[in-house]
Amino acid sequence: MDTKARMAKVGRAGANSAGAPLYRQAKRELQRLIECGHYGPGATLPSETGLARALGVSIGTLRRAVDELVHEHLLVRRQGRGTYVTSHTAERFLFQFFHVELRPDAPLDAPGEREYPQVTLVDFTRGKADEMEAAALDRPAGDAVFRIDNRLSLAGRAVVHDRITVAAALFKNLTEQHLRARPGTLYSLYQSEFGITVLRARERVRAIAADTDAARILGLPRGQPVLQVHRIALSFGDKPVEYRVSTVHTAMHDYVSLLPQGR
Amino acid sequence: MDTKARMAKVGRAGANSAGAPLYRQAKRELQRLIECGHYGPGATLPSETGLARALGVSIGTLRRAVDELVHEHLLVRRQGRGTYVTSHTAERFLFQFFHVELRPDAPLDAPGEREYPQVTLVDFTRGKADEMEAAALDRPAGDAVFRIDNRLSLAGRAVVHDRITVAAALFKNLTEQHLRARPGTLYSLYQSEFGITVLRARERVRAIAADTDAARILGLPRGQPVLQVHRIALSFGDKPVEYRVSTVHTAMHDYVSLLPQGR
DNA sequence: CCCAATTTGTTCGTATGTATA
DNA sequence: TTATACATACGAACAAATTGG
Repeated sequence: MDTKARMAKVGRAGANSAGAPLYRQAKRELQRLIECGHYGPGATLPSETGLARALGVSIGTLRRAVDELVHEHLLVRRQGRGTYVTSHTAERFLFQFFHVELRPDAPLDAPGEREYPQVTLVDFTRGKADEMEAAALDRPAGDAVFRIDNRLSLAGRAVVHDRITVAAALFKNLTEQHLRARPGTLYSLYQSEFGITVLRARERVRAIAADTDAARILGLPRGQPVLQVHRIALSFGDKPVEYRVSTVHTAMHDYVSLLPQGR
Repeated sequence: MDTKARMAKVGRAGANSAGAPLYRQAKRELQRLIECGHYGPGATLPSETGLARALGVSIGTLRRAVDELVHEHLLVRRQGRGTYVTSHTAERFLFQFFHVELRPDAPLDAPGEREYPQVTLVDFTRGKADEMEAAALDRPAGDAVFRIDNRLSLAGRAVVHDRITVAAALFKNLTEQHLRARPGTLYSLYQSEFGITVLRARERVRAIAADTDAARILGLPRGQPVLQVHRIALSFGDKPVEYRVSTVHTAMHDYVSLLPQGR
């Protein structure tokens, strides 16, 4: 085979061309190959020895580059099998992007920790970005956007209302059918149908009184305190690709801040 | 010197005695030395070559052990200087344990990102642990506890009310003077006066209507939606050492979920 | 200002263990 | 069983930052 095709050798060590350490150059090169689709979601990378040879670095340096990409959830390693490009599974959504959990003191039977929510599409429209949306998506105000309204249920109760905004320019011809027919998570749809990879997200949380829409969708009295989560999902180069405002009914559930590390 | 005194050599590689990899055994040994106070907060560790020799492992293995402890914020490395045991500075509090930030759309002058809050002691009492506190602190209900009520202000506004509960058994003879006289953060007081090291924290967030106390302390109408953050601070071995319920007025501020990585 | 000593950071290479197909 | 891939462990050499003379 020709696994080393189109693979740019990174700079040498002695005269450190780019200023950055060699393992970071190798990392960026790998990142570039994934971003440009040379290794798509779910793809198997060449072996470490092969990659190291192709990139012109030692195995130790290559491993360090891969280490960082694994920490950033862009790659996964499996001993004896190989190294793979991460794809957006339900698992990943649950642990990296879904932060609502049953309250530990809830008067219910304990349903074994994390639960994948049942998602219902409530509304799908096309419109023009308001100030907030435009700023979040780094686009001019008035830019064409799609808005997706989802209701998320846990254990049969409506718990979260998501108002999702994406730029129409990035999601050409997104239709309601896409959303209804998709087999996996929304982010896996972004990836498979539009070539957009969500890597991480920033979230800010505040408390507000439920407005009429939220109250109706979540089935609670208007004015009730609810959580409002503002999320900006980022792709390669920290490019914003989704703005999401979630309204969370926290009578039986919590927003759980992911705890640092856990060795 | 005798830096290698009282330092137990970890098992050999060939016959992997403990089942765990050698670098983890080395890590645990280092962790133990820090926990037992052999290297206190702020202490300088021996050089990597020295530590490696003392522990009977190679420099690469030692570095890997230290790497993990650095990721867990237990150690910090400074090139050319040495490796140090982390101590609880205001900096660390701000970035690892304080998650309230000015809203980006706030109608104010931008005060350069993160701001250290002005803390005012509102109340200090001794009492018996209720159900929640006992469960959180892993103690029998009715156990003696101290309760600390703090008001935190940002830019001159009262934004957070903290109700902190700690076991009296762990904080013997904690007095109001301790709290009023302390020069640094609360966690640095735990560390210097009581030998208790907070390593990480789990937080759960929900929305509630402000009760009378919170309304008074935060200067807002009763019934107003506010954030309620439940935090359990953990020490070595994930032992809970503090239970804290924070009430956050999010009219001008957000609870910011720490974003994963950031290379 | 420069030099030398010390310490961490980077890079290389090799050997061996462990998991998977 | 064999081959392949990642995981662990070792150690050498040099680069870069810091400190003190």
